Formats: sequence, C-alpha cells, structure tokens
Amino acid sequence: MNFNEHKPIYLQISDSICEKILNNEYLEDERIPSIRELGTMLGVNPNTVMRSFEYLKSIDVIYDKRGVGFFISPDARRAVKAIYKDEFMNTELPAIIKKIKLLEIDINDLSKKISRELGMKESS
Amino acid sequence: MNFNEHKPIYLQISDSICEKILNNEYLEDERIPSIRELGTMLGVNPNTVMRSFEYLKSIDVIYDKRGVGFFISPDARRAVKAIYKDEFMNTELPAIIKKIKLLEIDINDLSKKISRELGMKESS
Amino acid sequence: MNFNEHKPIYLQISDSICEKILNNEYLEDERIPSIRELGTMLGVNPNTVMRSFEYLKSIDVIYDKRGVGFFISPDARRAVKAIYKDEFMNTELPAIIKKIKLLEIDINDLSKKISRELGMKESS
Amino acid sequence: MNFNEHKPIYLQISDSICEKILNNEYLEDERIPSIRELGTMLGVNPNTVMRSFEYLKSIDVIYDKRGVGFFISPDARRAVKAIYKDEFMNTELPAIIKKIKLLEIDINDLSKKISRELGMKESS
DNA sequence: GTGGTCTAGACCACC
DNA sequence: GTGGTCTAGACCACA
Repeated sequence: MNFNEHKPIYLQISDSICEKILNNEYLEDERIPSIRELGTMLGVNPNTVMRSFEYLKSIDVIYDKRGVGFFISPDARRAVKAIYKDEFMNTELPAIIKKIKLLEIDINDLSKKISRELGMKESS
Repeated sequence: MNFNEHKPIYLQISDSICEKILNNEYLEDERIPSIRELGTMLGVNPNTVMRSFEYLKSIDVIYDKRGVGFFISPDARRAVKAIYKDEFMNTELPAIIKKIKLLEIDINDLSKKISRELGMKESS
Repeated sequence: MNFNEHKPIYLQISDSICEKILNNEYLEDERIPSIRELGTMLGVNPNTVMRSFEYLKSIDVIYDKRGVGFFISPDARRAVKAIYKDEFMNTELPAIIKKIKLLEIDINDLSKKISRELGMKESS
Repeated sequence: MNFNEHKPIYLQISDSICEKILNNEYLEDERIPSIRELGTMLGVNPNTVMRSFEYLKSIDVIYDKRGVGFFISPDARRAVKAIYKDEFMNTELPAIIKKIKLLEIDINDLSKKISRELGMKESS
C-alpha cells in the first residue's frame, strides 16, 4: 500500500477499509484481518492499525468480538455510503463549484471529461 | 473566518488571498493588509499570517516593499490561476472521479446540479 | 444474554449465576448446566464458561463432582450475599454518594424513586 | 493522583477532568494544562494524557486551539452533567435497585446513611 | 491467538 | 511552545 505523505496513515487505512466495503470486497459480518496481521501486511506498526480500527469502531463501521477479532458491522455499507455521500455533497461539492467558478472552467467540458473517464475505468 | 479543522491555518489564509486575486478583489500592485492588521482581523497569531505571506512570496504571488507592506505581484492572477488549475486537474479531479464511481453518483444529475448552482451564484 | 462492554464476560457469567443463587433459582447442591451447555446457550466459548466456573469454585460458591458436573455449594447463598453486601457497602456505596453530590441529585427524590421501583418489581 | 488498578489510566484522567468541571474548578473556555505538563504532573506518559484529551474532545468537553493548547468547551459543564446523569439514571440506578432487592437491603436505612454522609461531607 | 494499555522516545508541522 | 503521528516494544487480560 502506498501512503500519501500528508494524510495520517491511520486514516488512510480507515479509508481503504471503507472503500473495500463500498466495493463489496468486505461483506457485512465478515472478519477483517487482525491488527497484527494487517500491521505486517502494510508494513506498519500495530498501534497505527489499532488507531484505525478504533476510529472505524467509533463510527460503527466495524465491531469487535473480544478475543476473536474485528468484523464489518451489519449495515456498514449503507452507513459508509451515507457518510461519504454527505461529505461529498456538503463539503466537497461546494468547494468544487467554487473552484469551477473561480477558474472559469467550462462545466460541459468537465462533464464530458468525467464521463469519458468513468467509461474507461468501467471497461477496464 | 472559519478555519477548516485539518488544513494549516496559514495555508487557508493564503488560499483566501489567492481567491481574492482570482475574483479581482485584489488587483495587481495593490497593497494588502499588514501582518498585524490581518492577524487581528482573523483572530490569529501574527506569526501565522507572516508564514502565509512568506509562502505567497515564495511562489511569487506577492512581493514586499520593506517598511511599506506587501503587494500583489504583477501577473499574480495568471500565475495563481495556473497553479490552481493544475492542481484541480491533476489531483482533485481524479479524486472526484474516484468518489463518483465509488458512490455511484449519476454524472448527469451532478452536472445539472452544478450548472444550476453556477447560474444562481452568477446572478447573485 | 447481553454482555456489558467493559466487564470481562467470564465475570458477567459468574454474576448471573450468583444472582440466580440469591434469587433462589439455583438451590444448594443443585446441579448447574455443564460448561458446554452454558457455552452454547450464551453463545460463548466454553473456555470462557470454564473460567467462570473456576472463579466460582475458587470462592467456594460451586463445587464439582468429577465426571458429573458442577453443583451449588451448601451455604453458597449466605456466602454470596456476604461478598456482595461487602462490596456494595465498601465500594459501590461511596461511589454512589460521590455521584449524588457531584450531580446534585436530591436524595429524597431518589429514595422515593427507588421505593417505587422496588414496590413495582415485587408485585410483578 | 492515585490510579485505580482495573480502569484504564486515560479514562481516569478524563473522569478527573470532568469532575473538576462539575466542581467548577475548571471554568468554560479556561485553558487546561498541556499534554506534557499534565503528563509530568501525573507521572504518566504524554501519550496517555493525549488519549484522554482525544476522548474528551470527541465528546465535545474540550476543544483545542492549534499550537496553543486545550480549553474547556463552552457548555461543557451542562454536557458533562447530562452525560453523567444519564448514565447514572439509566445504567447505575437500575443496577443499584437490583442489588438492593437481591441483598434485601432496607431502603430507609440506606437513605439515612447516605443523607448522613452527604451532611458530613458538605460540612467538611 | 485476540485486542487493550502503557511507556519511551523520536520526528513533524504548526502557532 | 503546542499538539499529532508513528515506531518499538513490553505487558496484560481475555477468549
């Protein structure tokens, strides 16, 4: 896994798990790798992974069975999607719109470009 | 001014100045408020403002006349626009596209929504 | 059975057995369910139940006949009551008093509320 | 500070801060000691203190000014009181009532004892 | 085996 | 100076 420089690793780990949930790579009630496993897999200290899990637990995306491990919460996909969508709509989208205005970008060009990208990625 | 939680304050100050330049609120060779003025206006430590100005100076958006103050560089608007556009296209846009895919957002709906917003804002 | 988050499961199992003893649901020299039975009943690893039984045995609340099962000790009710009362008076009560002070709760209201609850529960 | 053996230190630190708020020893918008200060004061690793502060921040009892320190949130006292009272009423009180029934404790005796304690402590 | 807590110490960005 | 992140490693209780 390649970590972005300026974002805390533990949040990047959380994000990657959320994305796996959105992509149905992790299903609800499925066990995820243990803290130590994931730590060695990612070349990261177990404490860092734990912080990630703590965060995800605090927003009810995962739960733990004591002595067994962490599991994807039932309803996690819907919850993650809601959180992400909410943030996109209320925070990112206004920022995007502001930039489009500020930079005098043509929305039609942009829209076409995005559609093309989506098409490409879906067919790949 | 409301500062975002996760972005350094000095960068947010820089951004707001750049936005003013793009909006033609600050014109080239116009003097901007002094470090102390801006510090008290924003409720921020002058050191933080200073850092902001240092940054803007380093990317040639402002220049200083010693003992007089800081001024918008000639050509600043073009330069800022280039920097912002570059970042938008190469960093933000790919992230946006990824999210659109992940969240299964309809690009046509989105495009319409943005157009409507742009229309509204321009008429305001 | 709903387990509390922060208390070891094996102690919660022990507690529930002690409560049954205090309620005369388990009588002295009565056999209690086997480790495996209880494990499946509670959805818990047999090791955890075992640990519970070990603990109860160590404080002489149950005894085992090898090859037969675990049984409530003679005099268990008296012993459990003494242990619980001691803990209530010396540990819990001071904590309760501290909270009442801190939260500025009216002791008369509280006392009435408790009396009412006791009345209700006894009549049910 | 004497730490209880079986409760995480970081939660005990949080509790002690909440109690100071309830007792008006910390007032709203007052700065609390820095992580490092409190760490040395309590003979505890700064990381442990930070964990405490993270928790308190997550429940909006404190807030931070970047580069300056942590401060008691406006409205913290009311919020803490609500949290504590809620837990007392919904979790602790039912447990107390259960024990009183189970141990056949006389509610009147208990009430008198508590009143006496409250009287003593208030006059001390 | 699992997670949870804690320490020591380092390094960083920021104010 | 402040908080924030991360590592390394230890120890513990629990399942």
